[in-house]
Amino acid sequence: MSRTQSLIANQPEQRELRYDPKQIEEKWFAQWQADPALYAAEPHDSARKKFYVLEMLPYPSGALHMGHVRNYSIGDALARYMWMQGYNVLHPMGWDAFGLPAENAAIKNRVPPRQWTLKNIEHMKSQMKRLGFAYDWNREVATCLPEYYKWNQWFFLKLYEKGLAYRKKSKVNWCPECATVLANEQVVDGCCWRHEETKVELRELEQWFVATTRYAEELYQEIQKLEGWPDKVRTMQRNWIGRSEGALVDFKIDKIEAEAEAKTDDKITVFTTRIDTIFGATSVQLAPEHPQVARLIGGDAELRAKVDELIGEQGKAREAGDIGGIEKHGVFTGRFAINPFNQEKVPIWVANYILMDYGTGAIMSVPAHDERDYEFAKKYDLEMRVVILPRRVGEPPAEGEEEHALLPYTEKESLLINSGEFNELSNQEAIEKMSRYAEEHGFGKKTITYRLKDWGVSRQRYWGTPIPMLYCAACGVVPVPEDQLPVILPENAEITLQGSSPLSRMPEFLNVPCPKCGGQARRETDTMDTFVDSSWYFYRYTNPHLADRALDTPTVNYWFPIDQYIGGVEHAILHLIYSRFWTKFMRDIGLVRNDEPVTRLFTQGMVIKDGAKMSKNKGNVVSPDDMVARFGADSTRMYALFAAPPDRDLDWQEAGVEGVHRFISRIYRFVMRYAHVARETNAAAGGASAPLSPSARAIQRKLHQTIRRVTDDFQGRWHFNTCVAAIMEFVNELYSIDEEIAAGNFPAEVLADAQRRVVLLLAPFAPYVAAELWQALGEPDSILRHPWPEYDPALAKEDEIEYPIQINGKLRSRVSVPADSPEEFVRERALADEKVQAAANGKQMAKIIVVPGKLVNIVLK
RNA sequence: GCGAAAGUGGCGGAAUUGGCAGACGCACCAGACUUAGGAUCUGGCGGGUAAAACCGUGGGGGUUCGAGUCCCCCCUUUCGCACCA
Repeated sequence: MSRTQSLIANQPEQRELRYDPKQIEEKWFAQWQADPALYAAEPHDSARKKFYVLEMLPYPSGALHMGHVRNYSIGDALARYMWMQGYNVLHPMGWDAFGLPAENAAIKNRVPPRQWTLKNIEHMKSQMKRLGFAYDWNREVATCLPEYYKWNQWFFLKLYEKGLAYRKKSKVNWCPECATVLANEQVVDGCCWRHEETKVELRELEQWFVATTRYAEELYQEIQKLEGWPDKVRTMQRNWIGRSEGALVDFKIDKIEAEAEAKTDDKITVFTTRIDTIFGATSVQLAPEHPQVARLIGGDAELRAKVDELIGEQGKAREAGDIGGIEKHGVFTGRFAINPFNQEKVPIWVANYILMDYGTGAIMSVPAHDERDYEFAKKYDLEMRVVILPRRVGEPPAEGEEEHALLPYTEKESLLINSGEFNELSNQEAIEKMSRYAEEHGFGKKTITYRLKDWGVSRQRYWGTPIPMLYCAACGVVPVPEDQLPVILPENAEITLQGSSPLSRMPEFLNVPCPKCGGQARRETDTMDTFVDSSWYFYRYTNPHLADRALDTPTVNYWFPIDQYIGGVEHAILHLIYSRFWTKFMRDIGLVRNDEPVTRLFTQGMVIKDGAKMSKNKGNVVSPDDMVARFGADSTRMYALFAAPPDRDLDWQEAGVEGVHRFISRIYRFVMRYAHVARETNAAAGGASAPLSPSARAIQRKLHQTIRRVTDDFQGRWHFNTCVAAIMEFVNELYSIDEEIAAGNFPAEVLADAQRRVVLLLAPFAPYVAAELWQALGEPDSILRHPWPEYDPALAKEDEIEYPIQINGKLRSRVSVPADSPEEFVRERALADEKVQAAANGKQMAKIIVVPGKLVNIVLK
């Protein structure tokens, strides 16, 4: 075996070993720019196994922030790792480029939104490139370009065709001062964000909706299949969809003389999840905005005023975002309804805790068994009747059980009383039987309600996808014919604070002939919610330049579903529900075959500094450009992975970036100092030949252990902080043999092998320096496509194990034994140990526990 | 109020299944090399002690030969939900 001795003479000058990220990164940056296909995925007929890794596309706000850097560093490390594992990796990037900030910038700086947006994209793209993220830029998508939003419009037509897009009146925020509609985010404490004194009004406008509720059941049920998603996100989606099983029951309104002529089907339909308690219903409660209220109170001005007050209270609470905080209030209408189960007359009230937009806006009130109803009934002294007992079927009655049964009725095992023919049934059984009874008698049925609402997609805004619809005086609503797409968003619009959408002030956009009758028609001037753009953009990446179709199905079928999606938890609900909806719709019109878009989802933590999220307001923003300029892209990225596990919040500490920079310097210096050894040593040898010196064996063992640790983390729980720590440990180990190498006593094969493999381990985290070192080691190929190093479990195995010896659970001594020693031998050695002997002196040994590979515990009495 | 996650040195964080608490990094201290550097290398670094003993993973109980890890109660922080009938 060759020794390092003869090779040391060629050691380069110390001066050359200074790690200069600027010089290295600029060199490779230039080289990578020259090869636009460097990170290209292979076509879908590739024989390789595919891997689609995706980070959430950014809004082009102007510059990257550290949250982006962290997000993309995670994705990039994974993409590079999968490349090295031999996968055909799709790793694209694009821009969520429509939205409000561009319009605000236009007003402020007098720059057209398109120009502002494209300039920002240009800049942020250059930042990403400089950071060395391995994106396939040939697949770049910007949602504000007609070649993309054309397909938003096409999808919209498809939704319309299938009856999934429809128009409905709906309330929007309106600032009288601006004379325009505000997005929810622009309403601050009920006032306009620009006119802090001006109350925002609610206006009814005709808006476009997408019927997401049509898919509510599937969206809900399939959450359980999303096993690669964080539980937190799954729970949030379940809550958001808010599925609830119950029943609808009709209460007839008791007629009064003045209404002798009234329709006989005059009724109030209530929604309840607890039909089993219906014999305990002692009133019916309506939401203040319930359509029946007006008829019930007739012309009574006093009642009207009281109801209006309730509406006001609800409105205020809703604005303050604390609908649960208001005190319960109500008004008796003076009218009664008839409980269809027992024909009992119960009073009809209007109450401020009943919400019109959930269920039917009407409930039966069961004060004995519902906390809210209880509170209300207490206040107005309404009757309470116990109908459920916390007693099992067949159990004998207990004394005073009815009084004790007030309220805590939620136990699974409980039974009915005071409920006519349903007495003595368990409440679960009663729910079934009573629902069926109601259905058979035609006054009710089982039903499921959802809190999920249809998606309002209209925005009275300029910078978005024009909704491809026309209004013709003769033909009504007319969709723009497919072959006339895209409806181009005019670029010369004047954006001001005045009036509604700028599009409505552009006659050349507004006025078009009706495609049906040829008469005068008017275009829809609303644009689409930008969540439409992000609902399907990841499909477009698979074939981004397709001119005649939104996507190519075979290509999509190869790549989908996305194997790994990475982004912030703030998108857990809207973006990810809309995306799931869109996928199901696409599947149902035959475009794709997957039911869900994303197999595995990862939500990374926030970037924090000085105890708060980085934000301009707090003045604690750290600029990625600044970090790159001072420490280099490699250090910046690696720190983002090293400072915390990726799912936790990350505390940005500049000294930590410096520490990583120091580490990269260390590995750089070491590898460069002995690079010539690797260049002049056969790579294939792998350092495995002949008996090795203890230090060479130690290096070899640690190397294989390190590869195992890093690989396991990529395959498993993604704790990149410990991956990096493992590599650091190994580099520390390398420094411990520095003198030995310099003295010429270290086997060159082992050294060369260690250098090559440690550089490969570094590649996903610090691609620039890895490329530089790889080249210095004399490797001609690109490190990106080089196979990930494998570890040999035999070489990773310890030869000796040092057992800690505990006495009564406290560490007292240690013994070293060969790794494969039988338990008996370990026990003997432990008992023979001097310190153990001394401690055991005169005491009785109760027990000795040997945990193979771990420790020995001796229990003395 | 309900639900989830978390709480470990001066700081960021390790300890994957109950088995040596504090890996790795930062900060700090000491030394080496020094035509001096915010460079590099070596060593130290939870508290405590002369050294030990001993005490230490938010607090209090428990299970166990052995608990940061499991069980019970409580406190704090963060996030989600919050009149959803």
